[in-house]
Amino acid sequence: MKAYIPNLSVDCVVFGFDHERLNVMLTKRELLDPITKDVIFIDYTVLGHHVLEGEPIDDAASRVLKHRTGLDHIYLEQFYTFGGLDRMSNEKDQMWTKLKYPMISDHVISVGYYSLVDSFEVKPDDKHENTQWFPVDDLPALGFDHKEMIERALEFLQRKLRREPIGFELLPEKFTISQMQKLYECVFGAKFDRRNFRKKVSQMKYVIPLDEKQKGVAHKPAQVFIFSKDVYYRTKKEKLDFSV
Amino acid sequence: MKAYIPNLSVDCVVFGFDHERLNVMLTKRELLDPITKDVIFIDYTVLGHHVLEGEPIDDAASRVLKHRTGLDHIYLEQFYTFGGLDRMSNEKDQMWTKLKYPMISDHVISVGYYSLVDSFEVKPDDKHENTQWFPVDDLPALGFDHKEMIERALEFLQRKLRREPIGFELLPEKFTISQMQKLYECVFGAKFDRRNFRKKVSQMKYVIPLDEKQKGVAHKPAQVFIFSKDVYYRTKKEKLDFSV
DNA sequence: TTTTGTAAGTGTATTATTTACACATACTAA
DNA sequence: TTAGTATGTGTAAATAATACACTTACAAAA
Repeated sequence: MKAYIPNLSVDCVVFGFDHERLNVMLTKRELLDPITKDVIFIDYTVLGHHVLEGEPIDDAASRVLKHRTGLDHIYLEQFYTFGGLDRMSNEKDQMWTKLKYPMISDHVISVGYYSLVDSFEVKPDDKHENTQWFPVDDLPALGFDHKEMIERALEFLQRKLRREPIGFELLPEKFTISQMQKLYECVFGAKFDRRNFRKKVSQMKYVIPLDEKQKGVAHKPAQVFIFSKDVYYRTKKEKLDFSV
Repeated sequence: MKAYIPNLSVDCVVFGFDHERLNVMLTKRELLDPITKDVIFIDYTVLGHHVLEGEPIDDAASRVLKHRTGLDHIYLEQFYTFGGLDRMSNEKDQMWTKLKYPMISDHVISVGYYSLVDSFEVKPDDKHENTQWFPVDDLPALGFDHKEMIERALEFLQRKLRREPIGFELLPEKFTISQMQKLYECVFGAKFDRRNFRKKVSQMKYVIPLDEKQKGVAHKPAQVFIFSKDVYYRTKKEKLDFSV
């Protein structure tokens, strides 16, 4: 077993979409007084851990995800590295580090990754009781600089989604145009006109209709689509721009 | 004096524009046989160095720039962190590290920054004899993963320049529209129509004409402009898009 | 069986943006 | 005086973006 690099960690901002809102997976951090066992504070952080000696940072990020959520082979991309001294300037973070990880340097550089999953595939209850989904627009108290981290991850996601069809990572394999529109609206924090949105989608040859309809809904059932990565790479020239 | 973090460095891709081409500042790396003094190889790298314990990584990047070029207070932005094991997979890089820095880990994570300067302000001769400008589209042999690093930095610059008026960092304080167009053409590797380009620029209220003309040119002298950061921030809503 | 509620699905006209394109001008150097 | 060179300018056509309203198919309730 290799040692952890004391100054270097990875943090994963895991985004999930539940067809209503865009969510982030957070893990609870609870500091108890070592003697009285009183709760000193409770807050949340994104999923992170230190990097091992000789471990590629991308692997470190996958490892963290796998370990903390059981998720494997999911969309994962680096977005920014946080390396200021003010990352731990908050008193509670200093207490936490001093009590829990006294041997760790007080200057940790953290490489930020973000990950995209269909939240229906990841229920927060299964064994990982300390992780939980929170809507990005209604976050709880966060540790370290993780508020800034999530904001930056979201900006990065927005810019990426403007250029590339990565939204499908947040949807189930089969989806409707309305689900897709809702997703784009959540990510961009904006409303789109339904007809114009559908016009745009119909130009994306890689969004392919199936001979299948929604079932069990109390309204006209929607047509079901899939995303084809293959077709996307073959027809890449098309510009994708969801500017609001 | 604080110690260097053995696994963590910063690398700066310094871009300069000489009104003809986009250039990158590189430093020569020359490995001699310790006994025979024969040259084993010569190649080039971008400017980099290890991060100090307790040093914010942005400061480390500024420090490297200042130390290697004398430049201070110039445009500097982080773009990506390189942390694969294959960064040093090349044999010559391993030799170099073994001979020159035997105490340094063979797995170094490097935070990549890029910097923008007017190349006329930075002549490669002044005291820093080992640094030299090279056109981005005609680079010499590069050490480590620095080819990929420069490519990624350029992509990042392109995307940034599409959204924000940072091109002026690469131009002298006073410039002509043609110089500006040439710059955009170099960065994007594309040609633009002169009239359409000028139309776009004339919509940028933060590009301000002076009561001044070019002098000593063998053609109709061009009008001189300056960029106003102030006006830019006050009129930010405008969208800037130099998609080709 | 009928009614009600709900989201799906569809086309056109208007406006804004992007593109393509050619000639007169002002200067230096020969 | 002439030749050479980069500057400066406007319009028409094509494309892309926007705004906007009614019919349809289903489940659930009456």
